[in-house]
Order: sequence, then structure tokens, then C-alpha cells
Amino acid sequence: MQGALAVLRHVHAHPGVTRAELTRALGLSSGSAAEITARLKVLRLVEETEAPATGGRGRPSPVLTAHPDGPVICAVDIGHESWRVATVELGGRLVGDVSGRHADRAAGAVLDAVRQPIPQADRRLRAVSVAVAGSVQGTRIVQAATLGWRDVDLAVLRPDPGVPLLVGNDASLAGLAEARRGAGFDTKVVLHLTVEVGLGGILVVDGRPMTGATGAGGEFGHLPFGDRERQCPCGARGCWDLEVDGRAMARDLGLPEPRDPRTEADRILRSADAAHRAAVTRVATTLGRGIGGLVNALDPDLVTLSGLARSFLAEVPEALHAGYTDGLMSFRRAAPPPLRPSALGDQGPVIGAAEVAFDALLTEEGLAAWE
Amino acid sequence: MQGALAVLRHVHAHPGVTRAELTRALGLSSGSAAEITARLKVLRLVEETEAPATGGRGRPSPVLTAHPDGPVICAVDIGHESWRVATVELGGRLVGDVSGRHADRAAGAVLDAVRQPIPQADRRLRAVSVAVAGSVQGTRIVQAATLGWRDVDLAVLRPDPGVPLLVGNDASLAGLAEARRGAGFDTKVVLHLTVEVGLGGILVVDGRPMTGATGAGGEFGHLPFGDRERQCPCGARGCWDLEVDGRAMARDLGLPEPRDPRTEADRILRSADAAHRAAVTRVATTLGRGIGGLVNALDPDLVTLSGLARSFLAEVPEALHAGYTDGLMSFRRAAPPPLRPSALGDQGPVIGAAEVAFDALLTEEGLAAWE
DNA sequence: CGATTATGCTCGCCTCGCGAGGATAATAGG
DNA sequence: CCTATTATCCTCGCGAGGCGAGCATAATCG
Repeated sequence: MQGALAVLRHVHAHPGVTRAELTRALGLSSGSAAEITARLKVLRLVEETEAPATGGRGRPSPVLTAHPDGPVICAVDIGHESWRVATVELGGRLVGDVSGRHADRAAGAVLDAVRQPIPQADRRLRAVSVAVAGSVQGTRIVQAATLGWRDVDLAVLRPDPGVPLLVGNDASLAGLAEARRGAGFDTKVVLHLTVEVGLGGILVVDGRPMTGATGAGGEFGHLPFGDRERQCPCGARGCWDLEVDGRAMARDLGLPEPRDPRTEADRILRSADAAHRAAVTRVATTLGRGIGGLVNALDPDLVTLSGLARSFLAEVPEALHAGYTDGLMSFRRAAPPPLRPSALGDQGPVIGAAEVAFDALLTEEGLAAWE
Repeated sequence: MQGALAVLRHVHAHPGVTRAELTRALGLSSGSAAEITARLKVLRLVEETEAPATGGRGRPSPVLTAHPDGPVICAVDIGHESWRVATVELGGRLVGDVSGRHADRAAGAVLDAVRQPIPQADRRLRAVSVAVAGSVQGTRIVQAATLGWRDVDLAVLRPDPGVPLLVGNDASLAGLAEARRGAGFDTKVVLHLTVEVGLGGILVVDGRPMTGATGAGGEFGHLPFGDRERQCPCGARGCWDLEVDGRAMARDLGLPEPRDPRTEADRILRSADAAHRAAVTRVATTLGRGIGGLVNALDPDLVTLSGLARSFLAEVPEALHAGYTDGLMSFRRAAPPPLRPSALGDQGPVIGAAEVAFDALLTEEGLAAWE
């Protein structure tokens, strides 16, 4: 079981490896590798497909991928304005993907819409895993300011009581995906930050997300980096959240609080107006300075950026880097962790949601449950 | 080797367990437990001593402890004003302990003093592990403001090239010790904070310290929670560091920057003067508010406090808790992680230093090196 | 002083991974 | 087209190490 688990985890993390590569990576003998893969094929967990002609010499090594009848996860992403339901197989490939925009943001309406595409009686389904734009504890959404939700239990998304339900913050899960399969691939300590409306993220150490005691870790937007007098909808004051998004840019420009801060942010970002450019620069600098502080505290190898933060990196990299450097302790300035754009885009949350579900599956117990 | 390692780690984490408890905890058969302990006794790693009369029925179970000729770590603590050199055996017991105050704070002088008690040719010595009051990357001290050191390499403390040298921040290592053997025992996610001159700490998840990519993680004092205009010796501005210690209290009282902020802090803390009490209250509140922000971001089960933070908790708990609650997101206020005083006191850094060294020893390779 | 309770020890069994030796499948070169 | 070369896969006997049944041992209870 030990060896089988190691193989399965390696295939999951590196879909499309050859058996020879796997044997070397795990330090197995070729005999053990043969026996273990044979067992996993019988269990309908992995499939070996004929090797593509590499052009190199020697006997070709078969490629290991997810079994076509293997376990799948239903990954759900509930964002500020849209939702997505995907089926994900071992190795992180999306084999089905449905999405839509919220017609009505009320919790009931959104959950009804999202529930439709969730398969109801699929023996292959091992878990429903939800990424949601809000603060999460266990399987409850305790606070989702932009959706206007408070204390919503997602248990209704469970197709039957036997299927486990997992819930996490969308920015945190996107960060996990980014660390494992995106810009942070093969990096030990990755700090991911997403700015949409407010800011979220996660620290991923050796592939493990630091989600804290209750699952509400990674709420970096509620560190008091901002103006101590400014009240945040979260209940605290001076949150960084309020200083780095469309609300902050509108405030900087003397505009009223926008109804849809994310769209407003994009509008200002695309504008050629000098005042707008200045506001973008100032907010990007503020974001950068906070990133510097977080890097001081958490010491990552790499920072990955999504959403509006990714846009700042693309549009005003000097401002972002100036703030970043300014916020760093001087000894870190010689070789600061690079800021990199997210590689997974809007697929991050669903891929991350599937990851945590597969983490539970790829254990002694999870495998035992799969026979 | 697998089973032996598990047993050894369990004995290290729970010194003084009986073999019966261990067998149950690891789910071993009594036969395996017997064979493994026999092997570990031959290897001079553990010793079985006769069970003390528990008064209960049944055959008594022998107690497992460190072997008297087993491996030891030389743990060194270099603080602002004093140093300590201890010998630590498996299980975390200090079997030797020498300390002194710095006569001269220059790096050379301190290292000379500290080098004396380090055993030179002890076959039992597996590592020298140093806790130091400064920022650390690898085995270098990159910045230690209160000692006045910059870029000091501690390689001179290595008694011979075969003995590994480990270096870490004292507050981070004290936090690791606290999480494993102190107030955070058996708790999944522990946030530890120490205030002496400035603030340091660590997040410990499942017993693993989140020391980051270079070992400089846990520098929570350099999060920009403070006044954006105030320059920190670290090179950044607005550091929390400057708002929570003796310097902050002196500033609040309109006094000049104290030469020894730690002593000054204790003096103000012990004073009955109303202005002094008010300053203490304000600084404790500021500290509490920052702790709230950190709890928002990291979501620990428990926060442990050392040094001046521990004194605040003892002397002005209302102020500290008021700030703490104020800094928390409102959904966390119903059941916030408790703030607990450190249980290990000034032994924290050396115990933590020994822990990281034993972590390296209690591996396949570490055990192979011990024959 | 037996009964009860709890634990330790012995020993055959079984699982799983190792590794040597031969088989297999590709390219390279004549 | 055929052989050499390279790289990998498969078969199979071996050995390490953990399991668990059955018995031995050591304490308290009444």
C-alpha cells in the first residue's frame, strides 16, 4: 500500500510521466514498479498507454495517466459574479466543465444553479469540493461580503450522504493549484495572492496549503496594513483589503464606492487618463509594500499573483516592484523572491478544489474506500 | 527502519511513555514493539527502565527514555544580553546547562565565550544548533540590530567539520519548543510570539515550524502594522516591531529612546505611576490588535506569548484582549484562539534549537549515520 | 493465595520490495 | 535488411520486517 500510494501521488503530481522516470524518481526497483502499476491498473486507478516515439534510443517506457474509469472529483467554484462546475480526474485534468453567471446573487438561487450539473449517482465520484469567494470554516461560509452571504452551509451540494463535501476559499485554493501545477511548480515555499474585491491567498509549503485550524487561513487581506480609521465590512479596522482593489482606486480618484469594484478596477486600469494612471500607480505601490511585509514574515521562494494583482504586475510592474522593495527588510533586497503572474487563470479555484479532495483520496483510507 | 523511526519519534515527543502506551499509539503488535525496542536498545538510542508502581492492576510496562550513551545535541542560545549553552538528549531533557552575560557584545567576544563550553570531541554529539536574537538565513546572521551584528557566520562554533551546524532565530525556535513541549502541546496550529526588543515568532503546523525558504520566516515584527512614516532599523518602514516594546513605551511617554529597551520595558511595567500604566495599556492594546490581524491571516488554534508579550498578558490582560478582539474579523470573535503564556520560559530557545537538530537526526539518514 | 487484569515474549506466516538475469523494443550504422 | 547498442521491462527467488495467536509473566484484588 505504501509503495502504491507513493506511485499514485507521483502520477497525480506529474501526469504523463513514463514508468522509467517514475521508477527513478521514487527509487524503486523495476520489479516493484511493474508489480505496483499492475495492481493500480486492476484497481482502475491508473492506465498505461503506449509510449509516444521520443526519437531516442532504447526500449520505450509506457506513459502513466489517470484511468478512464478512475475516481473523479466534482469541483465547484462560486465567484463574485459567476460559477463553474468541473469534473476533475486524477492528475488534475478537467474532463467536464460547465459555467455561468449569477442571475441572482442570493445564496439559494446560486446553489440551485450550481447543483444542476453535479452528477447525482456516479460511482466514480469521490467528493464534491467547493471553492467560494468568502471566508470559510469547515463546510460553512461564515462571511462572503461581495455575495452578501453570511453563515451559509453548503451541505445541500452533496449529492448523497456518502460523498464527502469539502469547502475552501477560492483564492486559497487557486494558490494551492498555482503552487502545485502553475507558476509555483516544484517550488518549496510559495505565497499566492489574489486581488478581486479585497485580497486573499495562501502560503503553500512543500505542496501543503497552510489553511489553519478551521480552514480560514490565508485571509491576508485582513492584516491591518491600512488606515487604522477605516472600518472594514469584516468587522476589523485598517484592513489591507480596502487599500488594494477597485474600491481603493475609486477612493483615490474621489469617486463614490463602486457597485462592482472588480469591473470598475478594470475600467480604471484600461484608462489612458493621467489621473487614473496615477491612482493605479499608487494602489499598485500600496499592494507591493504589503507584499514586502508578508515576504518579511513568511519568507517564500516565490510570490504568485492572480486577478487584479496580476494585472498590476502586467501593467505597472515598476510601481508594484517599487512598493515591494520598499516594504522588504534591507537584507532581503539583494535576492527577493520573484513576483510571478498566475499561470492557471480562472481555472485555479476548481483545480485547487480538486487537489484538496485528491489529497484525501490519496491516503490509506481513501484508497481502501475505493476497494 | 520505518517502524524504528516511528517509535523513536514517539519516544522523543513523549519521553517517559510506557511500551504499552507506545504500542497502542502507533498501532503496533506487541511482537513488533518488542523487536523494535530491542533493536533500539542495542543501537544505544533508547533505554527501558523498570516501570514505577502505578498502583494499577496488571503487568507493569517498562518506561522508554533516552539512552544514557545516546546521541546529544549542543544547543546554544545567543540573546540580547546573555548566552546559554546546553546539552540536550533525546526527549528534550537538558543534561548540561551553562550560561553567562555578555561582557562585550562584539561578535568575536560573544562567540569566543560561547565556544568554550561546546564539547570538542564527543562521539555522542550529533549537531551544534544555535538560537540567535537576529534574522537568520542558512547559517548566517544577516541582521541582529540589538547585538549590532551584520552578516556574521557562525561556522566557528562547529567543533569539527563532521558535526552539522544549524542556526535559527531565537523567537522562532522558542515557539517551536512551545508548540511541541510547552503551552501548545498536542495542538495542531500554534502561533507563537515573543516580544523582547522588537517582536519575533513562528507558526507551527502539526509540529513543523514554518521557517520559510531561507530560514528567515517568522519575522512578524516586520509586518507594516505601524506608522508608515517611522523608519525601522531593518530598512523597511512602519514595522510592528517599533510599536510593541520598550521603545514604543518610552516614545509614548515622551522619553528618549532607551539604551536598553528590554530593561526599560520592565521598569515601566512595574511602575505604579498612572502615566506609565496608560502607556503600558496603549502598547498592550496595539500588540493585541496586531495579534488579531495575524490570527485573521494564519488561523491558529492557539497563540502562545513569551517575553514582554507574556508580561502584558499577566499584567494588563484586559488591554491586550481588547486590542486582540478589536483586530479580529467579527466571525472569529465568537471563539477566538486563546492567548496563553509560554510554559518554557527562557529555556525555550535552547529546547527549540535541539528540536530542529533532532528532526534531522530522526530520519533514515540521520539514523544510518549513528550506525 | 488463587482470580483477575494487563502486558511481554516466541514463533510461524505473510506481504512487499529488492535485485540479478534474461527478454524485449526502440534507434544507429553499415 | 541486419546486427550492435541502448534502455527498459519482466520473472523469480530472497530477505526484511510486521502481524497475531498462544503462552508466559507480573502486578493488584478480595
